[in-house]
Amino acid sequence: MNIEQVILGFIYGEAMTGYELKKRFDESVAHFFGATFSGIYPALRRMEKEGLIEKEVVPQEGRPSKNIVRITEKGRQSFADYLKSPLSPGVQKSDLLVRYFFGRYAAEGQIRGWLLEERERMTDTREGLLHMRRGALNDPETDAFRLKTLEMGIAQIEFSLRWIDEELAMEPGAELTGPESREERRRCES
Amino acid sequence: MNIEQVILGFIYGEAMTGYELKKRFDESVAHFFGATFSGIYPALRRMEKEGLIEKEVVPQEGRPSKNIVRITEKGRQSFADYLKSPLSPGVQKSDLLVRYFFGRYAAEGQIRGWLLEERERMTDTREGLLHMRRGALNDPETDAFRLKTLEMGIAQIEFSLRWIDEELAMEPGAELTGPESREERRRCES
DNA sequence: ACACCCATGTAACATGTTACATGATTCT
DNA sequence: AGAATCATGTAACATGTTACATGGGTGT
Repeated sequence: MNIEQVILGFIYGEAMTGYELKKRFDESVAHFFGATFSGIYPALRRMEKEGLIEKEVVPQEGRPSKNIVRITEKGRQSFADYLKSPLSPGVQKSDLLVRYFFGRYAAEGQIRGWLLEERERMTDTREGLLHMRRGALNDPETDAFRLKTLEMGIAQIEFSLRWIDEELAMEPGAELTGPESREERRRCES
Repeated sequence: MNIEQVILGFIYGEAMTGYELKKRFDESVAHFFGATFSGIYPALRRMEKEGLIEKEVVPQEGRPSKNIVRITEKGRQSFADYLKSPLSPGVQKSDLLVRYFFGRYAAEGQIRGWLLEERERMTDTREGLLHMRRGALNDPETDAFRLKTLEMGIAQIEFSLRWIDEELAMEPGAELTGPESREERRRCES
């Protein structure tokens, strides 16, 4: 799975600009595949060269021309091929869990700080996803897949939040036991 | 968070080779941060140049010399700085969920195929993690952090598996048909 | 006044993956 | 006989991020 294939999905039913594409990413699959302008625009250029899309330039006053991209027959074929190809394995990266693994080297209160930091970020993300869900519910175009994708994102975040809250509920420092750990810990406090 | 910082964590308490490092990754944080030889060896070279590690070359017969890497004082400082730095946000990539989002374009039975493919991969990953957990429990060196990191990985996978099974149950023709599928199911129930 | 929206894009950088390249030893 | 383990590394490729560059319109 790469950014080109996901873009094909978005423009499969509706032509749009790179700017609009970014919005579509953000309000749908961003939780499972993020995209930035610097990823989208070069991808669109490659895709045009490969014949997967056609560009229509619409001049505007006071701002750059709109580049409306439309999927071609070749693009539809390419998207269908993607759907038939083997799933690429999921990837996850979590700085929190990596640090947690090395918890014995953490200073006092440090783990708690990480947990709180992650909790705040996740709470914000959850707010954003709930907001999108409300938007999706008010949009007659929304189908069950969009809704359930959002809901899976929300459920995952809430799962992680529960873990974080359980960890926080443990007494601060309760994880650290034994003199060895404490010695190691001091070394990292400098 | 990058590979150098995680390597520092592994060699913080014990010198080892690049080969051993790979094993440590695989049996601990691989679920939250993967590493390959092609990532590890160049990283070690950079780290030596930066003065974060020292290399001790131990010649061997019939195979390449061991390059045992040991953390330096500068390396310890660098690791401590990492632990104090802001958490990098978690990243997730899921081809399954992206495709699911575009489910309206899928052919008949195609979504089911994706769900089954992902379930099989996840079931295998779960087996691997459970195996590591048993290994960790038999290892007197294991601390609570290592164990709980593994357990969080297992819990996440089981969370995803539950979602997949719910989706499979909803689909038309929900009964698992072939003998293969039935075997898979038994494995999950055990 | 200030911030956010619209709308495009490039260049440098960071990071990681796949394939290539070698080869003895030990287990099944 | 064949697979897995030990043990190193390079080169080419893919992919994505951050900072840079521009600039009017719209809402508070």
